[in-house]
Amino acid sequence: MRARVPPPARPVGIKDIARALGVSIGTVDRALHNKPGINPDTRRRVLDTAAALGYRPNLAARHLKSRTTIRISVQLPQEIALFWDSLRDGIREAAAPFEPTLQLEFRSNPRLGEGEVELFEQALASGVNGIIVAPGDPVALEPCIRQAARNNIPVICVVTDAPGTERLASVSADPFTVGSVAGELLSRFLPNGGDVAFFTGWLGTEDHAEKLRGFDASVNAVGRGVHVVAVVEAHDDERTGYRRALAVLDAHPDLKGIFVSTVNSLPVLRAVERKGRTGQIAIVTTDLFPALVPRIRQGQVAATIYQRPVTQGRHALQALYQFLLDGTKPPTRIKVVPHVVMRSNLDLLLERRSGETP
Amino acid sequence: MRARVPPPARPVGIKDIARALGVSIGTVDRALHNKPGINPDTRRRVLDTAAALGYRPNLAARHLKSRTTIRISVQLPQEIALFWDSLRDGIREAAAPFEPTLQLEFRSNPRLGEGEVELFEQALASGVNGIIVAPGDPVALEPCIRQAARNNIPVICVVTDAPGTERLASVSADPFTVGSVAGELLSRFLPNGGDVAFFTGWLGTEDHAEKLRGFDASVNAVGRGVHVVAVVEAHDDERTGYRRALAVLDAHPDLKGIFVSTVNSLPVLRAVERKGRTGQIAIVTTDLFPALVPRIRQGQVAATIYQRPVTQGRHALQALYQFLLDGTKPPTRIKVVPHVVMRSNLDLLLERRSGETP
DNA sequence: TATTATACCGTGAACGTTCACGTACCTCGG
DNA sequence: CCGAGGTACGTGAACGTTCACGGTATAATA
Repeated sequence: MRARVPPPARPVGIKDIARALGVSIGTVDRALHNKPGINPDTRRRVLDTAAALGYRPNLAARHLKSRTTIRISVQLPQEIALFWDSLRDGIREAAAPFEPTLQLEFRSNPRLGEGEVELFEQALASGVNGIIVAPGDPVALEPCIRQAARNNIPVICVVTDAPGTERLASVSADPFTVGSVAGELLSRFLPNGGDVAFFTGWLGTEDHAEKLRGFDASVNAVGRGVHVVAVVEAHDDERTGYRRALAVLDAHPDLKGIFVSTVNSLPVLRAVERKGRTGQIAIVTTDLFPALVPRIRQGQVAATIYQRPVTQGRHALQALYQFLLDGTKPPTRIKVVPHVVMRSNLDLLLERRSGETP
Repeated sequence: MRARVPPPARPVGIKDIARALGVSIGTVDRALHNKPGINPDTRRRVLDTAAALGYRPNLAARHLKSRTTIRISVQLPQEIALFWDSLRDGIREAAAPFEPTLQLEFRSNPRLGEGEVELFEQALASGVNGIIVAPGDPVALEPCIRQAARNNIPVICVVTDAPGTERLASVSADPFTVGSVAGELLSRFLPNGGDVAFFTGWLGTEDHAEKLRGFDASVNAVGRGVHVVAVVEAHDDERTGYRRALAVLDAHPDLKGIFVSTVNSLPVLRAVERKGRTGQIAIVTTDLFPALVPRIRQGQVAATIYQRPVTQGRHALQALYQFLLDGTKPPTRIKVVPHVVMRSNLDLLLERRSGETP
């Protein structure tokens, strides 16, 4: 029963160091912040005793004094509201402890990729200190991010990424893993093997390819005679998605599994219904929106891979804030472990999410 | 492209309210904190203008002034280190933003249930403001929690619960959902039906029963001819677990699935190996410890239900801190959505977890 | 009316840190 | 030897809030 409990001594402050060395608090401040106007020798001594005494800066006092509020612009689409609002909630939640020191500015564009450049330039012009953005069109956004980098304004991408740009980091459910988990689930759901189809969407090419790679890798790894017989691009257009799904179902009357990695998986689900194949095909989707809930509950959708927007928002804000405070660089790609949502944990997930908002 | 961005006005403080009403900041302070010595009428006016101006207290200043550090005792076992250390990390991580205002005191007992009463009494005697504990023996701990409640010391249970006591809240992966997810996975993995067995452990009776209930509900809901033919108590003794697993395997030569909800699932896995039935039986376990990793990677274990200690720690600390600060009561049962860990997302999970520690 | 009590409110000092400014000392060309 | 310029350090005021104390009315009592 070791009781490893630190001595309840009161925390050492900047003036404890000053007193211990017989210098003034100004000198200690200069030493701790690499400021000019101090003897390198005394700086060393200050840093040494600071370490020896176990000095931890009092964040409260620091934030109080530095009247400069950090402004972070959060630019996300409005649609699909449930998803992006969850993301915003995560950001808000993570920002709460740092209250007026950190100011959030929410800007919204109607849909992913529409008008995001204008929003970005507007935020940049208003002089914010950092930006959180979900790039819909990474190529179009690249010069903006470059401009931000020149102005030393860190940018963090969420959900989607703009790879190859000077963004500080990206937060996302690792697309390879998303595809991989879907593939493994389908393989396990089909122990006797069978044909499966992969429906992808309108997301950036990078993500799409990664998901497919993960899916393929997983299906082949289990190796029980599960074969990917169709890779279909469903785009965001409902009708084309629906038609293509019908075509795939017709072409493969023996289809046993489907992975729909589109945000809007409904057309595919409707096509399966229309053909009367519900229950004969194991279906895995991504994301979680209201229309999907009853389909999971009824078992038409076996599982959905949820990319946890709340958590992504939290991580994005924390990484950005840490960087603005300390200058500590986060890993370039912050990967969120996606959730596997099925009938059995659906209610718990919905309940938790609704409980987070107040 | 609505740019819903609030006016970048500087945050309104207590003295803004005072100036607006022509009173002193002391009066405003009294009004805002329900302190005596103020005219009910002026209090109303202060509260009204505070709301009108959108006053948000500056947490930094508040924490700076109130020299009283909140001390929270965290008492967890040392074994299994990987698990409990993750939990501790989550607590530490969540406490970081509130630095010297909040002081963590870690106390450890060797194993779950051993010496926890002593630790609890010791913490109580040392005058901490709040306690986070994982009760191994809820019955033995009940008088302690009662004593804490009398002293107005809030107690939060993590991982395990002490139901029916006056603890403030419990944080855990909802055991019903854990069992339910395992049941659904096994049912889906066995589309042709078959016999499955349920191995449980030494945990509190409450959790155990809940998991079994969830498992049963799920297996029956899918209803494809999957039957629970054995419910075995494996205890924490390795040998009895091993022997009983062998017995179950012998008694059911046609067994198709196993759910091991013990912390230590190795004896069962070894029994399956010994009987040469690896690959013929779909196995779902709980938790994630080093010895389990290669078995997941090889596919012997199809999935494991991970109760996310880091997240549990974070929630526990946040709930406790909020209560100590505002008095806002958290929900009695804070449920963490468990992770489904399979080969495809194992690496991502391990990587994220190791990356969290620094 | 003078005195005390009570209710209400103002005042100022802290909390730990940061930053602009002030000051002491040293160096060096004139 | 003087003062200009520089380096190294001390000083004090702020940041927004809390809290103990002191002050001023009005009411109650002698």
